[in-house]
Amino acid sequence: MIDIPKTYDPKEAEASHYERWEKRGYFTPEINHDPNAPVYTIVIPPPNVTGSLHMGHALQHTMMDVLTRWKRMAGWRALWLPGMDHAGISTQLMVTRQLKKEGLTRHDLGREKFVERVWVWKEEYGGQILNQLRREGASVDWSRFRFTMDESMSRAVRDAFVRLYGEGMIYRGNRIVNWCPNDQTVLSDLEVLREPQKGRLYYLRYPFKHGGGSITVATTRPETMLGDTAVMVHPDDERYRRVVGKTLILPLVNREIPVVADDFVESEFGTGAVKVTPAHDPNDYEAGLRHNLEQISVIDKFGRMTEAAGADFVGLERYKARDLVVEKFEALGLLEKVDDYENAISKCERCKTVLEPLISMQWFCRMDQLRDAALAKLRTDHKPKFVPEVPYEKVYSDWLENLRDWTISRQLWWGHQIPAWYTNDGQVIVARSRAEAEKKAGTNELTQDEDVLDTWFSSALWPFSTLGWPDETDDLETFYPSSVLITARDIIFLWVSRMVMTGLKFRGREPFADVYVTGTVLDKHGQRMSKTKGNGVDPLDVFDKYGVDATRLTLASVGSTDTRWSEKQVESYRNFANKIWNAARFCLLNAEGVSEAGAIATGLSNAFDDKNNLPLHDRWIRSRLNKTAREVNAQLEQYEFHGVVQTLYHFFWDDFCDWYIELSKSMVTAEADSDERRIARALLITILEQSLRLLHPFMPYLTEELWQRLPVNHSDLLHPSYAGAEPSIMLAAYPQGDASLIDEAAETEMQAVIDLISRVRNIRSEMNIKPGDRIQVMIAAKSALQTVFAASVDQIARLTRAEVSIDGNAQMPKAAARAVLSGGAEVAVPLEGLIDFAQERARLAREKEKLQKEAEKLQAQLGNADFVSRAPVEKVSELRARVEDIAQRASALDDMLEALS
RNA sequence: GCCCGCUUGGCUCAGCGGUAGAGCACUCGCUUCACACGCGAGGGGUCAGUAGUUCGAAUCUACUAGCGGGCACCA
Repeated sequence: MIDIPKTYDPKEAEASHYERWEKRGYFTPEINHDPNAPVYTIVIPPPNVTGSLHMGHALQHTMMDVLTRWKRMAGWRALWLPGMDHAGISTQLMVTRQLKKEGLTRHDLGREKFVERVWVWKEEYGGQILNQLRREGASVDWSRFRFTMDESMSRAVRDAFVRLYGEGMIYRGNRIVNWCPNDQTVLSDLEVLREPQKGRLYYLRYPFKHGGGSITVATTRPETMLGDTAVMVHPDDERYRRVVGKTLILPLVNREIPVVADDFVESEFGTGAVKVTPAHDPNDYEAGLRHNLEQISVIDKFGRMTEAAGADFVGLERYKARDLVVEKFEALGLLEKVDDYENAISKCERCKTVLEPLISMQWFCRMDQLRDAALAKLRTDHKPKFVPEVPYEKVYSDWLENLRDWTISRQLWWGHQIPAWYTNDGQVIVARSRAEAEKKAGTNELTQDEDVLDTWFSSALWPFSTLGWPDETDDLETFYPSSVLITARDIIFLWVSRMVMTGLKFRGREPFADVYVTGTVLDKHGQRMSKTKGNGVDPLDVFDKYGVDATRLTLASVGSTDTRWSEKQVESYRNFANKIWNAARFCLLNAEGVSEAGAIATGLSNAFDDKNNLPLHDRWIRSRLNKTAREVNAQLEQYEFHGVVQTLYHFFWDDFCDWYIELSKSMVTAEADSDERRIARALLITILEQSLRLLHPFMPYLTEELWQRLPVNHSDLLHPSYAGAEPSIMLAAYPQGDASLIDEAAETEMQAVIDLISRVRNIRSEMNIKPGDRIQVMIAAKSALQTVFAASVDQIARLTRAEVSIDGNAQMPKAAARAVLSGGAEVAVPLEGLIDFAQERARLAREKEKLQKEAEKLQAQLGNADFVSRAPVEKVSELRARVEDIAQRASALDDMLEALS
């Protein structure tokens, strides 16, 4: 007797299989030796080198792995390409913090030494998430792993930069940008966090140069007034029409500034007059360009006032300067009032520092052409296809339509240094290497641009740079474009859209056919999980407690809608894993004789496939299995993760465990060996084996663990593309479901048996019959049903714990609990001396009432002439059949009630 | 301000034009020879509201309310 524990312990399976899979090369597409195999590719959204696994990752990884394993088993040349990104700012901050502990700054080390330190840090602490990816069971091809700072990736970045620059799509310019005074770098619009904050609205009075009087402007940032170069009013604003063109004296600095008219101004807001600081506000910057205003920078990159702010202010921190400006205005009697005011302010996404809009020399990428190409692709070819399409397609296209140029330079040391060099006389040379630049410039006296590129610039090239681009490699030819991108919705702009644009630009094709946007796992209160709130659930803890497979099932069923995290849910899938374990345990404990019967997978599956005289329950489960397989494949095709989990759960637990195992038990557990027993056992294992294959993409560890133990010819079960490989369920053929084995008649007949058994059990329960007590069950059925019941009489007897007699003409005893079934069958449980007539009458009456309600509803519908004439004929006849059945059952109930009175 | 999503049994969620579903929780009964992380039997919902479209609406349309999210140059 084989020794199998009663409870599944995931730890053991999780510890052993991954390494074996990886070592044998099962994760690489090369394992597939069919040259004509269709190709399936997913590139991982490269996690951050500083990061560790969170629920969002686990969710995405589960879905990617499910799809990859599914396609791989189906014989596709499947590649899931892993990688990691260098996360410029975050990583630089990590190392800077480390240096600080040693009392050093990065400037003490210098750029070169600092970058060396980052690499050391990366080797030691970076990429924790990669081991976590292994733990999840992710079947990624480690041989193709890429890091965005690898030389091959860097080369792609330089190449893309040079090409875009050559076409005028990358330029350098002095523009207003989002500056983080803490991180000392510029940020793109997407890295800006807009947060509402309580502040004040200050009303400042600016006197006219001539004729007395003043204009009052409202501002949330009084300190910027030091850099004001105009005041704007709306051209249609009657209050100010006469003063347009007049000159104001800017208090504190005594600069003469004009009043200009601009229809950007909202007359209703504040006083209807706006101070204009072109150097410190994006809107004012634009206005300044329109009116040709001077740009006076009064705040520096550290957030301190510059010399241009005047002697009283120079060197002051911006908020101190604000207080001083207000104080001075008040002293001058020019502060009209101060209101409390809440508005949205821009903060650094990472360090939450309030950003300072500054005019600064940066590199930008023009977006108009790239954007137009992406939009055209969406409109003409509907690529990429978003799932769910609503709302993401619109979110994506709306964003593209309003896209502005992308600030791609960053004032960091960790990242891809911009491939631009300057000659001593200020000429700019953009080249793939220093040597190339020197050649172009005709001198070796060049200085490379100090800045690095936005991390997302390299990420934008990910779907093809990882495959070898800019070289035309085999991988690029084979695996681009990828099949689907799976990601969270907050990354649609940052990454998805940019990949589409660069993919179209450099490859002429969209980088992925589909984009599946996952839902978000929220905490139990419906809040987003976040580090700062401390409400996150660590997937690794969940793995430890419930097992990886159960966690994967939970996450897969999240699908594309936001879901609150519920440990109860994981627990239920842990229980499901245990159920699978025990079902397999039962099969294995009753497998004796199976091996001798020959290779189940071949010999017996032929027996199974033959439309021979298999018992009803065998034909039924075969039908259910094939139907399930077809549905599972169809649902996976549509990314219906939630649905597919339900389908599998229901099939395995309800159909296979609750019914099939129970129905086949008498044969399977028969004392003596016989052909019948061998066949029953083999069929049981065949169903189990195929179920495990269906479940494998979701529950890789458990299914492999069990599959390896089955007494089957494993090699024969491999997909032909993997023939000859050391057997693993991950290379076994994914059941597609054979439509010819779907047997509706068997399903209908089996349903009648199931209903019958359920009714008798119901009687047992309601009549308080002890589980151990044997009862009599008398069945009277019409001929068709009678044959069905007669063929299954042993099973009915076993599952109702009764002596069963079937006789179409039987006289039902009076002292019996009775029930009516659909299709013209009655069942009676004689309870001589035990039955409480009043109670039984009440039970039957309740049932009759239910039937009557249903009948009324149906009759009302059938009584509607419009329904009968307009609804499809099948619908009408279906209802009629139901009414008839109900009438029959009701009249049978009447007879029973009469017999009891 | 504009756009979008959600609102289904106590809880978490499916279903998205033809008899209201699951898991958990709940009630009752079970050491039935795979499994108490289990087995069997139950109770529980006018599918947020209103008005439409339709023979028929949880499912389509419009509006309303509550919740959540995205975008935006109101200083």
